[in-house]
Amino acid sequence: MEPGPNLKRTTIRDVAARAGVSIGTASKALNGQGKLRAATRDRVAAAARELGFAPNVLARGLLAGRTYTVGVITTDSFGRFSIPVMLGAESALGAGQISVFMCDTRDTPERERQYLDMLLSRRVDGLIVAGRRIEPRPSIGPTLGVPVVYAMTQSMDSDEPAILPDDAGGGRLAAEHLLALGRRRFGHITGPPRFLAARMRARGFCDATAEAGMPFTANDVLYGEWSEAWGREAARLVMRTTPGVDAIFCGSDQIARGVSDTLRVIGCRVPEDIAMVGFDNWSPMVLGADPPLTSVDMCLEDIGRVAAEHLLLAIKGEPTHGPHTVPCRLVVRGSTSPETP
Amino acid sequence: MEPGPNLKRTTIRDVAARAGVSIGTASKALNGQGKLRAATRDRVAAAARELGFAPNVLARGLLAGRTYTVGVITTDSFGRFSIPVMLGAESALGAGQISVFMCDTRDTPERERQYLDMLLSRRVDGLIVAGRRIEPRPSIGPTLGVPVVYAMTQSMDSDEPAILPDDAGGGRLAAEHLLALGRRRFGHITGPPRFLAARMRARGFCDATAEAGMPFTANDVLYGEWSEAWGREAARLVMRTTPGVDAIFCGSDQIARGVSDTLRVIGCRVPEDIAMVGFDNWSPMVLGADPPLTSVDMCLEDIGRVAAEHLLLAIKGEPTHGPHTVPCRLVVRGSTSPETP
DNA sequence: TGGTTCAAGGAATAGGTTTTCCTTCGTAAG
DNA sequence: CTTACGAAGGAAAACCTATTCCTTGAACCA
Repeated sequence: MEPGPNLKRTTIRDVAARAGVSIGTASKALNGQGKLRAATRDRVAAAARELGFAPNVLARGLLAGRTYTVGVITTDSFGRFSIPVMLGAESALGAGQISVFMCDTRDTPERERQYLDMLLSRRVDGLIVAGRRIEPRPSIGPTLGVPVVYAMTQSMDSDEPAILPDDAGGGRLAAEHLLALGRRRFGHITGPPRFLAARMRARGFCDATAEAGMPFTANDVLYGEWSEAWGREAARLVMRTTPGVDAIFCGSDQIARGVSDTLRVIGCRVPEDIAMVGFDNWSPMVLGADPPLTSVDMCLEDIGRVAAEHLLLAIKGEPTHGPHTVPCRLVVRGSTSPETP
Repeated sequence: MEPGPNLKRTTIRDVAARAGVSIGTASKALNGQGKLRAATRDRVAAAARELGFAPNVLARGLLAGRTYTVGVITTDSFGRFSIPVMLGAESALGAGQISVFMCDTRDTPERERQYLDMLLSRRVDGLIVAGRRIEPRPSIGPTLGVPVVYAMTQSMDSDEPAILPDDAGGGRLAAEHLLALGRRRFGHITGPPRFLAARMRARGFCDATAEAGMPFTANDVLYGEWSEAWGREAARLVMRTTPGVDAIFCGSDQIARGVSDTLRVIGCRVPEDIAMVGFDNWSPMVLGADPPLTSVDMCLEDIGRVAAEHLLLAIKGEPTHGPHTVPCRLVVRGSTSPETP
């Protein structure tokens, strides 16, 4: 009953003794290797079961020269973006029996170095670097000796593999949906222009409207903050400067919440008067809105999954190179379609 | 330049060779053990630095009989509650050079078993079980051979250590704050009564008002859902049934957002006419609200930190027993105090 | 019967580090 | 000059598993 590390867990030596065979034979029996009589295999298996034996992954890793672990380093404070990415990565890796060390640098380079050292001394087989912004960041280390994949961010060394959301495609999805609904006069309210993501979404939106012959241009985009407050403010601006506006695309769900707030106060109906599309498809935001918000989903879990797949390839010795985008997905709800709840 | 596991990392043997000493001596020099000349220590240190040597934690752990890792198993899908808990735990453990395997069971018992097996075969030194609901749950395994601490949840075996938020104390904080502001006629809108947390918060709130001689009783509590929609609905109910109400305490920030929505629509001013207090202090919710929402913070990071401390004690061989609560904290914002932004 | 082949399982090694014990050498005391 | 002691560092065991190579014994064929 004594807890703590002084308690010895059962090892393969115990199993071998109980089954009356040598250690090597026990190992072979448990792993299906070598030439053994069926009866012997069964005897070993039974002994292992009775003793609750589970092989020591450390010892196995020491021998194999790899640890079946990878590190995920995020600068997002385990935030809204990195969590789904990590979840996706973890499920893709877990299927391959690989476990994940998750590290949150809180966006300080010093912590990043510290975690990096830790992961290297734990001999991880690979590394995923996740971020909150898709802007290129300094490479985490060009010559670490372990494969690295970037997810939701990219390295300034443009040769390193990076998995990114298709922000422009997301903006395009929003525009095409609104056009299909017959909307013709648009507003686009989004975050600060220094964010590459904001610019890409706007570009995709503008391109799609231009192709449809609509006069919505880059000059019409309202850049501001990623906040509800900015959404509230910008909504008034749009109503004043764009008479007849019948659709607003927002660069984030939070901005959309603010816009929706103002529209209600000034007596605009959603979606009858104005259709709204958000970005992120962040559950508490889109479902809490009234009506629920149509939104572009970046499929962050897919990004994590794809990043994991690229990492597995690199570990196998077939590295990939450069950026790679994952398509977005539009989720239609009440803010563009009255029938949908 | 060849990546992958075939690339050998530098070992202590390389360091020893470069410094011209034996492996054992190198080890002693690096760890400050044994009797060595200062010059020798320096020579080894220099060699280690030049080669970028970091000891293989696996090999060290194999020898020490422990791995300097712990597992955190959560049923919260890396959600709003478990993330801060894990962050707190991780920072308390990281300071002790312990790394964390984070596992998300997505609330399925089968995955839980699977992760448990994985963690045990990785020989973690301990386990933290985190949850989304503070209701007692089945013990993860009474006789695992590793110490376990529950955080934000508890085991049905009431002897196992559990770190819980002081929900009743949180309700009490809200009541005392509103009373100090001179409010006298209350409403309390919260989640489903089957949630222990909802009942505890209500009890704390009622107790504190009773002690102040106010007539707010358990019968006045409005139980419903943890959603904005319920907040919108319940707000109308309160306005109808409680004339002169001047303060509403909500069991979650999301409910508070819904309430706030309705109040604006019917022309009630916050905080002048009605003061509002939420629960969770969930940033995007409380800061996005207009005015920003006063809220009770469960100090989830503290819960994680305390859980980690209890776990470290248990690993050291001094286990603790039974539930242990961590106090909440009230964060005052514009929804109760006009001066605060 | 003698030799060959094959099945079954044992012995030994490697992997990287820490620690215990042992050896060597120089120096001081007798 | 001999003995003893302390300092400095080397050798080897231990941790646990997987794998390679080797031994044993039996069956088979000529």
